Amino acid sequence: MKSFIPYVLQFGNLTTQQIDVISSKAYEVTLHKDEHFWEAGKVVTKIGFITHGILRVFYYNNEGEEHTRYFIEENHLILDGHDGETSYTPSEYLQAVTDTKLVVFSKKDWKEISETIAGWDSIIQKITATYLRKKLERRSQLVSQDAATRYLEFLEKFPTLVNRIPLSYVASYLGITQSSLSRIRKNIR
Amino acid sequence: MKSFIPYVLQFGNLTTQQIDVISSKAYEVTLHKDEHFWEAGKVVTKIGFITHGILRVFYYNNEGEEHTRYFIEENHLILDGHDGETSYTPSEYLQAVTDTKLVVFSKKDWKEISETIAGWDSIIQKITATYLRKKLERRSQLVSQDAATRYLEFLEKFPTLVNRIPLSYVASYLGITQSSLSRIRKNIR
DNA sequence: GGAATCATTTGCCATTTGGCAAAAAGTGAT
DNA sequence: ATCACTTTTTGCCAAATGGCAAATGATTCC
Repeated sequence: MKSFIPYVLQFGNLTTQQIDVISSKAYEVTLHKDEHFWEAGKVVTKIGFITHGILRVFYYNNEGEEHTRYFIEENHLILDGHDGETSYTPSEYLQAVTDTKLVVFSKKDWKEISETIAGWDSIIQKITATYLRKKLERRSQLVSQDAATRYLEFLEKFPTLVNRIPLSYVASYLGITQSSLSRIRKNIR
Repeated sequence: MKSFIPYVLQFGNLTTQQIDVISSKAYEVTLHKDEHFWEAGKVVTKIGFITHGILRVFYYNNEGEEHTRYFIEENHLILDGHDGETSYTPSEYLQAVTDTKLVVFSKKDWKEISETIAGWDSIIQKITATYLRKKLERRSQLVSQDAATRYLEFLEKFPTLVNRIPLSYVASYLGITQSSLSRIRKNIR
């Protein structure tokens, strides 16, 4: 829990009592490498905050190939697709790339927090908007550059990730084949 | 105003009085082709809803080349980057691709609406989350396919746009050169 | 109607990336 | 240390895309 509360407090203030209410509803979950936090076609029943580890969002294209949409790192709230109320059934998978620890809330408790704690919605709104916008920017820049540049940018933006993630995932995120990425890396060193 | 209110009502309910309050603060703006709604480095002072026309978001990369990040069509609220409260200075331009009409609110009035009308924030939050998520999905899929596929997908997703937008903008959105796009089109027909 | 301007297409060639398969390197369990 | 397995690198060649410049087509303005 230690890291979740400070994270939230960056986006708005909460009283000690409010923090207690929130904390009382949280529980800890460990995902082993390759386990899923969400699966395509299944209703999402929990909200998570990553304290350790890395997740990736991927989907299968029409040819049945896996494509990594993006990664979610430590100290990030997983709210892709959520507005907190409406039920959400993703069309993609959310999978642990490494062993991962999360602080988790049931969707029911999450809703209760939203109804109980004034200002909570506004905090979540800020987090959501900021988060999605960042992702969108990053993704946009990936479209218009050659593969080597995209890789270098990836290194810059996620310096801590490269050594913890299989190369194939990175390639798939960058939209190139694994072989191409391998060749690019050779030229860079 | 006719189209803005129904748009908002898709995401939540409002009383007639509330609608009147909102309407009273709106005014209409016309942008001519190539005029800007935002500019990089300038604080955003208004919120707009496009009733007619198309805008595009673009930025200059390190080489000074324009890159189109995406398009915003009729019947969409322009809330990229806004959480409604914090001041926002974009790093990109928001430009009219065609002559465009908007329903506009000053940021001050927008804030007042948010403070006056219960449920407003929740509506905006839903719109923001849905909107950004859609954009992110679209953008992600652009990364991992060859140019022809990307173009075909663009045609599917924005069937009404192609004939109203210069080819160069589409190419820049897809992350390819104008010549390549031209050749791709030749092969498709 | 014609000149000027802007948008799109085309040709030519260089470079990048993909596809496929095999080799090499790395990892983990026994 | 060895075997089985997974991940990463390479080689070879084909296909896709870029860069540049010129040609063609469209539009606007006088």
